Amino acid sequence: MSPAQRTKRADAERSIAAILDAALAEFVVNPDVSMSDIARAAGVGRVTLYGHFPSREAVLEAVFTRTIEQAEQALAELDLDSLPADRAMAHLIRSSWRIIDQHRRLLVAVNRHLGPEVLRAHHEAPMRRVHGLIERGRDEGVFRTDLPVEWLVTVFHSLAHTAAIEADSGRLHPVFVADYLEITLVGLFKSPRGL
Amino acid sequence: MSPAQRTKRADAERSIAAILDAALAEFVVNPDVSMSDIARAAGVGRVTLYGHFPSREAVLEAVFTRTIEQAEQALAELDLDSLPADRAMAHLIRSSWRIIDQHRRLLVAVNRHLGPEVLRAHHEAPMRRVHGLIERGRDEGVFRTDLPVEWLVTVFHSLAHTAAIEADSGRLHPVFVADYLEITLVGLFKSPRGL
DNA sequence: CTTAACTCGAACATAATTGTATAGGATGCG
DNA sequence: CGCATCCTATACAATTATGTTCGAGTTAAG
Repeated sequence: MSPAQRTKRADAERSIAAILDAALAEFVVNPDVSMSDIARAAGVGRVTLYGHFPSREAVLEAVFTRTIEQAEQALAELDLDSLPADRAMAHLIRSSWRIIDQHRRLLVAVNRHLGPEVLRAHHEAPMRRVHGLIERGRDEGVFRTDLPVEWLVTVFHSLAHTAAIEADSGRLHPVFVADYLEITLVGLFKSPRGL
Repeated sequence: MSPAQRTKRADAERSIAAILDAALAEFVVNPDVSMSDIARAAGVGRVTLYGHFPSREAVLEAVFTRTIEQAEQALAELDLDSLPADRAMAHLIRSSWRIIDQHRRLLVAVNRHLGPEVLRAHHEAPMRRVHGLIERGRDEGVFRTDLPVEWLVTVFHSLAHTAAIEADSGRLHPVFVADYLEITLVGLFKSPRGL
């Protein structure tokens, strides 16, 4: 009675990988791609696609999950612990922004088709990282304590996403935006006039 | 040859008003309502609906335009000019947040169906108000000058929207959120340690 | 080699809208 | 009152995507 955990055939694994790659590319271009489009882009029959994923939502979720995992892995390599909180935060901001910037349209798609709750659920891990760093900064006395950590974490993600969108639309130059984001957030987290 | 500017019959005006009211309510509940749903909610035939608005996009745009106008009117009554910039900003933040908080789902619908560009276009008027106030604060020497005004305006709207969403989801208490928002934004705009 | 897993295209059955057409009835307007 | 405008219900045409089924061909794995 072992579930479907039987190792899939190399054939199938390849198809699935192709589907995820293609789906990512497609979703980034158009958040509303159809299953037909995804199948075609993956070089795979529509029936095969349905064989692996019962719905477009399932595809999107799989793509998103994989992306988050990759992002988490990238952030885990950052070694923030060896830096003071404010310096570490600056690094975390830069890295986070880079990742979000690359996947902004995917975020739109997830938000559209899976809902904000799902998006938030998947963001939990990255949020924890920010959360922990802010708390460390507080303990070290360099970060403000007059606002709840949850709010500050929310602001972090909100502005990071906003920055990505601004850069995407061409209203602000990507390089500068990264600077603005860093200045804004680090300044926001730091204790204002010795609170 | 005077265009369709001929005054509509009172009959038609009433229908249109009913449609806009119903559409607002429907879009707030579900950003993806169909024309049939809107017509039914407005107590009007589907054909009639099409008679006044050629597409759902047209309905949504009309609803949004009307909402923005009402918001603009409310903000215009604020008389910010008689206050110092930082105090005026606090008022503007509170009022803006209240309005956005009431219409957050409408914003989702507009973003979904009309695209971010349209949303931004309609936001131009409110943005100008923020823009002007920030510049006045700079002139008075109470607001920072190390970040571009455009970026600060963007941050204003981004956080106001985020705050509304947080309040909506129940993660943060609406009353507190208003406080957080004000503290965050006013603190952000003010000159940090005398820049 | 043999089998089970995988894949394919094409067809089918839904299902939900969209937008248009028509024809008759109600109503504001002058 | 009489006409133009407006409304309604029903029906229709057309589109678009979904999810499933079938039979037959390929291919990986043991």
